[in-house]
Amino acid sequence: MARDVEQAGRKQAHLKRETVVQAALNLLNDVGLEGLTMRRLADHLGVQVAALYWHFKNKQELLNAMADAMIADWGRDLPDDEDWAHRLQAGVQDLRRCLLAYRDGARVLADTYVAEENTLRCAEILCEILVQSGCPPASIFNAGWTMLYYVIGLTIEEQAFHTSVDSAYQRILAAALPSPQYPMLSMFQPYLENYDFDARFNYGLNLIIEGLRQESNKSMKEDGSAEQ
Amino acid sequence: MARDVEQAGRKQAHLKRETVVQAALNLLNDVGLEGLTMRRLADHLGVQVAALYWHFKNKQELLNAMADAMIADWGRDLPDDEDWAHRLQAGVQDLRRCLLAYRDGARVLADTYVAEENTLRCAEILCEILVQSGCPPASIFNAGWTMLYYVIGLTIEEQAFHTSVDSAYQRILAAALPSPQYPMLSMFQPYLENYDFDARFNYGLNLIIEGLRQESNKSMKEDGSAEQ
DNA sequence: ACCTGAACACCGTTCAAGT
DNA sequence: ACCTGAACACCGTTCAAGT
Repeated sequence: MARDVEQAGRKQAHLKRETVVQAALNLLNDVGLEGLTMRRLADHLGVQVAALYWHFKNKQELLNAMADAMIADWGRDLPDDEDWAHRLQAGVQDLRRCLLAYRDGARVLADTYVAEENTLRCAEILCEILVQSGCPPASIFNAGWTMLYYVIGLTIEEQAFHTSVDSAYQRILAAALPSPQYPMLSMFQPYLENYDFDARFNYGLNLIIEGLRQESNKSMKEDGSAEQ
Repeated sequence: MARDVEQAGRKQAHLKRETVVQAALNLLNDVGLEGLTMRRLADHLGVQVAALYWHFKNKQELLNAMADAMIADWGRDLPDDEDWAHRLQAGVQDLRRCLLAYRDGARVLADTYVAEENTLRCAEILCEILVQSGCPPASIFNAGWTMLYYVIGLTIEEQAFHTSVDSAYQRILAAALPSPQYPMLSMFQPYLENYDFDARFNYGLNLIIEGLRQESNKSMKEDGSAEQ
């Protein structure tokens, strides 16, 4: 147990915000968001619950810090490419990687409204990439939000799916189909039961990027004709 | 108070699943997902907490039923259009309407894996629409999921934004910008502070649909050449 | 069949008091 | 400055017992 080592012979653990956040993320992987309680976290740190409230105003503030820490290593290996669409794709894929690195990571990010270091850096770089599409600023921001919402939405479901113990979804689905009431769902049932989230994610991401590329092409053409 | 009326002179309230679910949805609008507790719900129904556990195995099962009930009136006014893209757009917009009808509605749906009546009907109709795009079945399902994830992701953030009391996001954002560390965010700050979620939603939805339309056109062309 | 009463094992948060 | 001890006002869930 970490706690034995931590407080051996000491009266105060001398917590740092950073170590608390890291311990919380580790605990998250063990017990999930539902099991992540202030008491359990304090236990793991060899400290009383109330001690956490000296470092964090409340649980939400801790969750905010966790969300920002989760994307600390975002964008390490972005390709140094000339094609903005390719860089964008890699960036959004890497965001999903960050969320998948921790159990319920997507829900932590979704339940959170952070504007701290890593989040801002991530937003800055995504803007940089999107600017190169040549689309107007309003579109750049809307497109950025679209990517973010899509990643969060998909990854929440993906992580909920993986941790659902009894997989009630599959049980009920199997009971309901095939049925004459749902001809489409019955006809395509094998596709409904395809749970390859990587493929699912990449398909949708590509859809969004292709939509954006179209607008980009239009914008470029208008710029070109304006210059002539 | 409803509870006074409900149990006046009676020993048993004779709850139905449906009335519990509806009371839960009403309570959700009053107190939000965080404030929605079994005890409070029991109170509103003029009943002891334990009574709820005769009708629902646990809180999650209640939430599942709430999620399905939330989209009970989905698709009422779908246009009887010949253009699949237009119907698709209307359908996804209507899904957002359903989620926005209840406080934290999107989070309720996201925390849930439902395959019950309304959900299946909704999926069936969306498939019907998507089939008319002429895309292959795998694409149809992936595209359907993409829409769903996008709506959920966006609406979670939208509803979190509206109910965030202190709006920490805007506070921290204002403190961080403008800054030479974030040239893009600083340059486009007005766009960052645009919180028109309707416009944001419709832009991204259109992006996805345009991407899908491209694949549809390709599929149609291949079909045409195959017939010749 | 449907609900009550009472308990169990937890929560987040606060705050005086210690060092 | 940083943490302990103890309390407050809650949770979800279970289960014997009532009707």
